[in-house]
Amino acid sequence: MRAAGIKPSLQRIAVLEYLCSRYNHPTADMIYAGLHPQMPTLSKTTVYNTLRLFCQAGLATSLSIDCQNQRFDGHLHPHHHFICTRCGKVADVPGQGKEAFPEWPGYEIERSEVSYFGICPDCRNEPDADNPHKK
Amino acid sequence: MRAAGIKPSLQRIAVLEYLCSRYNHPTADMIYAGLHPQMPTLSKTTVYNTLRLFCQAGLATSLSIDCQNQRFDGHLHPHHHFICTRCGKVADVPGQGKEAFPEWPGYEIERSEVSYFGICPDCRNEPDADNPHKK
DNA sequence: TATAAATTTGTAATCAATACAAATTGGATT
DNA sequence: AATCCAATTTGTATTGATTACAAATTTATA
Repeated sequence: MRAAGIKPSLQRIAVLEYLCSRYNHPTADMIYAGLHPQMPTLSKTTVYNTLRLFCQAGLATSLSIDCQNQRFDGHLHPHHHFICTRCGKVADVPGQGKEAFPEWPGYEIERSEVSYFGICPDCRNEPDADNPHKK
Repeated sequence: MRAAGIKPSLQRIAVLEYLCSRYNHPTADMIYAGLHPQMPTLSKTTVYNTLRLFCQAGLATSLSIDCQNQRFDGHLHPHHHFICTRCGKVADVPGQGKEAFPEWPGYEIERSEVSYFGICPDCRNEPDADNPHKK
C-alpha cells in the first residue's frame, strides 16, 4: 500500500484485507457490513473514500458489471467476470483475460472489462425459477 | 416491434426510432430530453417502462458500461464499446464482437459485454485535461 | 356507443453515492 | 511531554437516477 503512495490506516488496511481475502466482488455496502462488527466506529463514507483511493492508485478495480451497485475487485491479474442475472453473484471466469486491446487510431485505451451474463449453477438448480434478484 | 409481441404506441415508436437512428448509447434522460420537445406529454416513467420492455423483448440492450447511468443500445449486431473516462461518451468499437462464449460447466452464459475505457480523440486534444465529467 | 384492458402520466418514494463540515488522529517540532 | 498542523475519519444532509403506485387517458372490442 505504501508503494502506491497511500498512508496505511487501520480502516484502509481493513478494507484492503477484505478485498484481497475474498472473491465476492463486493459492493461498498458489503464491505461496510463485513467490517462494521469488528470495527464499530467505521463509517460508510470512509469505505467509499478508501475504495476510490484504491482505484485511483491501482490497488483495486471498480467493476461496472452491475447496474445497481458499484462493485470492487482487489485481485488485479487480468480476468473476466460472470454475473448471475438471477441472484446477482459475481464470479471470476477461469482461464481468460489476457487479450490485447484493439488498435483504434486516436483512441487511447487504458483498461478493458469483459462481462458475461447468465444463470449460475446454484440458481439453475433452484425450483423457484422466476424470482429475480432476491438479494 | 409487433414481431417481438409489443403493441406499438406513439411513445414506443418514438423511443425505438430514437434508439435506432443514433449511435449515442443514450441514457433514459437523454431519450426523454430528445423526444420531449416534439412530444410534450411524454413522461420519464414511460421512457423507463418502454426501455425495460424493449430490453426484455430483445429489441434493445442495456449497457452496464457507465456506473452513473444506465445506457441503452438499439443496434443489436454484436459489437464492443468504448467509453471516454473524461467526457463519458460511448462509441462502438469497429471490427470486433463476434467472439464465442467460454465453456464453463454449470454456468449458462446468455450474453456478454466487452467495454474499453480510455480517452477519446476529442478529449485528447482538449487543453483542460483535468476537468473530469463536464457533462 | 359502452365496456374492459392496456398504456401513459405525475407524484412520491427509494437508495446508492457524494458533499461537506466537524471531530479525531498521527506525525513533526520544540 | 505539550503543541501545532495536516491528513484522515465520521455523521449528516444532499443529490440524482430509478422505481412504485395510483389516477388518468387511450385503445381495442363487443
